[in-house]
Amino acid sequence: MRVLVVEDERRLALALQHGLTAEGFTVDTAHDGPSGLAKAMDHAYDVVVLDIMLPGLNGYRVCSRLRASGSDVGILMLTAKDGEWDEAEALDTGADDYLSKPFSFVVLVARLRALARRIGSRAPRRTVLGDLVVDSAARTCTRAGTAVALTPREFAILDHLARRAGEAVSKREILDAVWDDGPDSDPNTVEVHVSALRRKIDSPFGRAAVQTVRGTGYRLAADGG
Amino acid sequence: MRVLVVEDERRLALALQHGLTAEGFTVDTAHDGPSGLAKAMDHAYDVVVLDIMLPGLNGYRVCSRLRASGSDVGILMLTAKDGEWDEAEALDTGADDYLSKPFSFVVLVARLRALARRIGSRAPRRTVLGDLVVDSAARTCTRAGTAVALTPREFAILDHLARRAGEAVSKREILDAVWDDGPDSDPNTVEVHVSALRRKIDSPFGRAAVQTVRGTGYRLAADGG
DNA sequence: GGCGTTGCTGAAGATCGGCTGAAGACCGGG
DNA sequence: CCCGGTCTTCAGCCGATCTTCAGCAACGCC
Repeated sequence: MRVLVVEDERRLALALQHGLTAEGFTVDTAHDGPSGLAKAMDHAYDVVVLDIMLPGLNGYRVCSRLRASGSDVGILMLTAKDGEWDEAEALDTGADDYLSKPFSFVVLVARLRALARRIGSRAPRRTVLGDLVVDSAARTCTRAGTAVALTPREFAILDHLARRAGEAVSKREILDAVWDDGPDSDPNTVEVHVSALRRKIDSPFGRAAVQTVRGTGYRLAADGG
Repeated sequence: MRVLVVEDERRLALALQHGLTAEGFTVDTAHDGPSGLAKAMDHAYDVVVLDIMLPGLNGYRVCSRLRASGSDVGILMLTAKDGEWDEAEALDTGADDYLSKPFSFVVLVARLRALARRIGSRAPRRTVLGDLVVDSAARTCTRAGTAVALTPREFAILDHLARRAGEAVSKREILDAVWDDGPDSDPNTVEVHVSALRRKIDSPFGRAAVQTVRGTGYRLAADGG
């Protein structure tokens, strides 16, 4: 699980990074508001641990900006017990949970896992695009109610495109997501599979579901074609 | 009522087993986190009594993994009063109730009964998929009203698939849920048992109940095939 | 229109993943 | 101890799937 710790006290940030890594988390750190916000928006974290007192941009504002940008990452706020900062306010700005300083490390880990579980269960498992439905959990795809048989690679590509429906996705990103090869894999492989995929899911009427974005990659039409 | 006691102190575990058996419960025990988790997933218990301090995998983690796997078994956590382990955390990770050590045996029994009552009214013990019925509590399976005799392994696999009916389930997950081997167990074992299972439950008409999801694992058809 | 670049696609061979029958180990009951 | 049922391992088979390659098509720029 990927965690971002935004904490300006370097010693605490480092301690958290080590401790959480030992617990099996993948941990990144940031030491001020703006860089924390930037990292949170750049990378797909599962949870952000967010201190409130931060240089540049305080935790409340980082939190509300993240939410304003449409992120639904889990946010756990660290509040100083005595300060003027209020736990209720943390939840108001869009945090999922809070913890008062000083806190026990064990409690933090438990809360993180609880949060991750809640987050995980709210991730959408089906993507509906017009009459095209991609069900990630069942690993099935239907067009106008009819099941479409896809090979593992085809489904993996479609699934990845569906998670970013309407966005252009590069072939390199698809290669990284679907294959675990090194960086010297052949984009033509993607082309071949996309070609097969199209034959199966493109409706004979309508436009193409998988659109070519020349020079970049592909985009799954937000309305399914 | 079926109870699993996960407790590393053998003397306490044994005492609980005897005492609860005398009270009319059916009791199983496990002495560490991983085997406790495996047993809890393998068998259809009504309640799991879960110590927090456990070798291998602590109680919080057993609890959250159980919940993550979709189990809705009743969970009663045993917390040490003085430690940094917190009752609130127990509830956060998905436990239904907790009891601080040391506790009175009478109180434990009372809590167990109360919990069992609450759980009983919410836990689906039967999964109905078309004319295929899987009864987790009775550990029986019927096809179109006719009982189907299954071996323990076959039933455990079917039960696990039924709990996630319609979803693709990986062989690894099945191995983890049904066997308590390490991570180097052989997926072919699953294949062999699934093959046997199919011979018994696939209706000669209709589609396959247990569908192969190539590259992933299996899926139990939501309509039973 | 010409040209270089980028993407598409059919074919072929290699590879992979899954199924199954058989053999022997294992286990619990009699 | 023997027996029947169950489980695991193994190896062969088969079809599905993947990759590679080469030629062709489409595009955008000049």
